[in-house]
Amino acid sequence: MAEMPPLSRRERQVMDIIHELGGATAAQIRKRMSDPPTDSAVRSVLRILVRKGHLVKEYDAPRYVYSPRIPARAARRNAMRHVLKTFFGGSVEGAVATLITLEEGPLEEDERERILAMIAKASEEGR
Amino acid sequence: MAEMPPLSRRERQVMDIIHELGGATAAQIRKRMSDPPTDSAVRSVLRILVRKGHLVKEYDAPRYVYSPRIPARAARRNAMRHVLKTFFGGSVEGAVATLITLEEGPLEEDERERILAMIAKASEEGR
DNA sequence: TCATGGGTGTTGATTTTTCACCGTCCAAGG
DNA sequence: CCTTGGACGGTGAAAAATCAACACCCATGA
Repeated sequence: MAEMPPLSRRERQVMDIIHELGGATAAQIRKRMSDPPTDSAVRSVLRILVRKGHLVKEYDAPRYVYSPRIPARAARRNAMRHVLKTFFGGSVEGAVATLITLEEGPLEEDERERILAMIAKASEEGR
Repeated sequence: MAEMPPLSRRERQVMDIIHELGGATAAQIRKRMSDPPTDSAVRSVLRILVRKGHLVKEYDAPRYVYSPRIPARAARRNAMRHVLKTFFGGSVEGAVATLITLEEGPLEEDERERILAMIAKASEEGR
């Protein structure tokens, strides 16, 4: 599991889409792009990502589905770890603060409570 | 403030370092790179980032300091918003769960409490 | 049988990125 | 005065990424 060199622009864009969807076909991916190139261009990027080991191809229906080779859990943790380090100086507190004040998540009452419970629970188990 | 096209590999790497430090000189940046190119190569990237409007140059001591043009708060929020959307389907709960179980932050007792207090407070004000 | 259309890979050209060579400037020391 | 060394930018060449044209395959249906 060597550290891969960072992804190019298109590669990152495609990887993000696939991460968001969990897995996707070339057509799905292209549809989600704001500035979609040709269908074959998308496929080129996909092929490169497979070759580099970032994606796996699976022949689902009458088409291929591309999925991250890294398990979702690990990918999530890596991504979060990265922003935590880069933008929050490693402060979990700061990160949570930003998270809960992100207008897209006005924090429903019950979600707030679930989060509180979760933190309490985690700290118990953590010891 | 038009949406800039996404950054290239090197550009992203440099931006991350600068975000982490808040601001940095060319030498500092180069020192933090795992695969450092020539000094002048680093400067080339910096010049491009300034031209694209991602960085601002300030003539501090006997050298230039490069800083993000976007305020730190906004950058943090954007970054967090992006991972939230890409890796957590927008679930703040899920994101917090990952955050507090990230081994680098074993959650000190007092930090845990500050977070709890913060969430409680936020939900009050939010209403 | 012969289109037609979706899904795919290959290839090579174009564009972008990446990088180091080189020249300039300035300050400190000899 | 001359040299040395650090900080800087311009430039163009090398490398990588980006992309579309093209060809292939296999269905489906006229």
